[in-house]
Amino acid sequence: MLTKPSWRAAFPGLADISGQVSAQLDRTARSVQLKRGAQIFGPGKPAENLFLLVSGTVRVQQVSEGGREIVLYRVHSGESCVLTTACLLAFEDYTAEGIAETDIEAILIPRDDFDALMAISKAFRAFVFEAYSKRITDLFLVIEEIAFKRMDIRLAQKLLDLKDAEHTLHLTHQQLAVELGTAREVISRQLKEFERRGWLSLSRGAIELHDMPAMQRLARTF
Amino acid sequence: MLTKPSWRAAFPGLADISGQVSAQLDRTARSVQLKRGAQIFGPGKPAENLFLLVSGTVRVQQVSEGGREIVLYRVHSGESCVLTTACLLAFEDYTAEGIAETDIEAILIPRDDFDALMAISKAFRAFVFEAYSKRITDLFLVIEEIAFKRMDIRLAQKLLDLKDAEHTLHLTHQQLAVELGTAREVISRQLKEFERRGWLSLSRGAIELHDMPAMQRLARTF
DNA sequence: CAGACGTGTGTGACAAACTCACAGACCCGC
DNA sequence: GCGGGTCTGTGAGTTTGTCACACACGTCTG
Repeated sequence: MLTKPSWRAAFPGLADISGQVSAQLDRTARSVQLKRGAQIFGPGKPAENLFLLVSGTVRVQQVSEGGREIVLYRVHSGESCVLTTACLLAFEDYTAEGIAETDIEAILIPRDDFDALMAISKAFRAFVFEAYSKRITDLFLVIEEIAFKRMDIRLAQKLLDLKDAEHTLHLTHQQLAVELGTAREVISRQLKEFERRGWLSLSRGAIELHDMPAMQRLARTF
Repeated sequence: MLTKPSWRAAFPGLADISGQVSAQLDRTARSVQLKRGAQIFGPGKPAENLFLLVSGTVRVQQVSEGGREIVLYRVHSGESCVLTTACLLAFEDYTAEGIAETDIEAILIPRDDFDALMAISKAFRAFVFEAYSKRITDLFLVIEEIAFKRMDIRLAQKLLDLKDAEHTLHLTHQQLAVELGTAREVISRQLKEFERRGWLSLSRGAIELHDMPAMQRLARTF
């Protein structure tokens, strides 16, 4: 028996797959690399492959007619992209787009092979449904937050969420506005207020967090 | 060969299923009736069955901690409920609830039988993925509307959407507020404004539409 | 029938968020 | 050092959300 290709290590959800199914998966899988910023899918591009992200992250966002945008969720390594999966077999057009947030490496499985895997492997079915389940609950959360949560709370959460190891974010106010589906000015003003409180310091294109406990307290506010 | 049970007629998506698969579907399906207002699923209730709605409609809504609610989508006859399907195999907890909006009749398929059907029938897989696809695009639309659309436009759309054959809605302002995920006062004021313009007339628990072209014009506003 | 109660609706005052318009500030290349 | 693009700050006006409370309507009950 051959050894598994290395990409399989990134998918704990596919660990249970073995034998003939494993061989089929390996045989049909095709690897691709994409550069940061590449559009992976978007309106009008029919999905032809199941997309399994081996490394990097993909940002999925909705673009409205008015040109405004909102981030729906992120796909991390070891996850697949429901959106494309859904449209894979249903042929329905989606209205969201997926952008490579970093250089990425992914595995593509053509629709017919995907369908075959669904048929023959219980473990693969479980993997797919788990991915769906996660995304759907993510979307519910997004809806709840947009509809009911105050902007300052959502912003504090987002800042804590996106900060890097140095407690810093290299994002413009506009990018943060897209994350939260709001206007740039709202973000600017709110950040200014946080700065006034000494929670963070602002500079062009970067935000450095100082008082994270305070922000966590706000983020937990009901 | 036996004749199909009548419920199958309600599901065009299952028309292609035949032979052994059809027999299995009929054997494992269990029919239930529920009264208007019954909670079909909700937080903390693990999903044990695929839910196929034969007649009536089910309203799926998200309830937030603060007690506020928003309608996510409706399941109509001939459709299945993704939410439960998703959690069916993934065991993940959902945070939404499903309410019977009318008396309903539904078919339940236990999780193991669902899984078996996914394995053996391509047509059944297509049916399931189509249902997913539809719901996900619905949710994207909801997010876009909440985030970017003006309240008056959304309200006009909703009124046109929910009106009955007599151009009337038997709903309270509070119920409309839940439909749109906003506060009752906002709805009351906006309705009052529509009434002032002569588009509709208000009475306790009912709204009668008069100038629907005007409302459609507003609803189409970008 | 009067009163009590629950539910639905109207309204004012204020706070939060979005929109529009525009002014500076910063950065990079020339 | 100057000019262009991008990023950020700010004021003014509108829309939406929040809070508090008054009132209207229907039903039940004594």
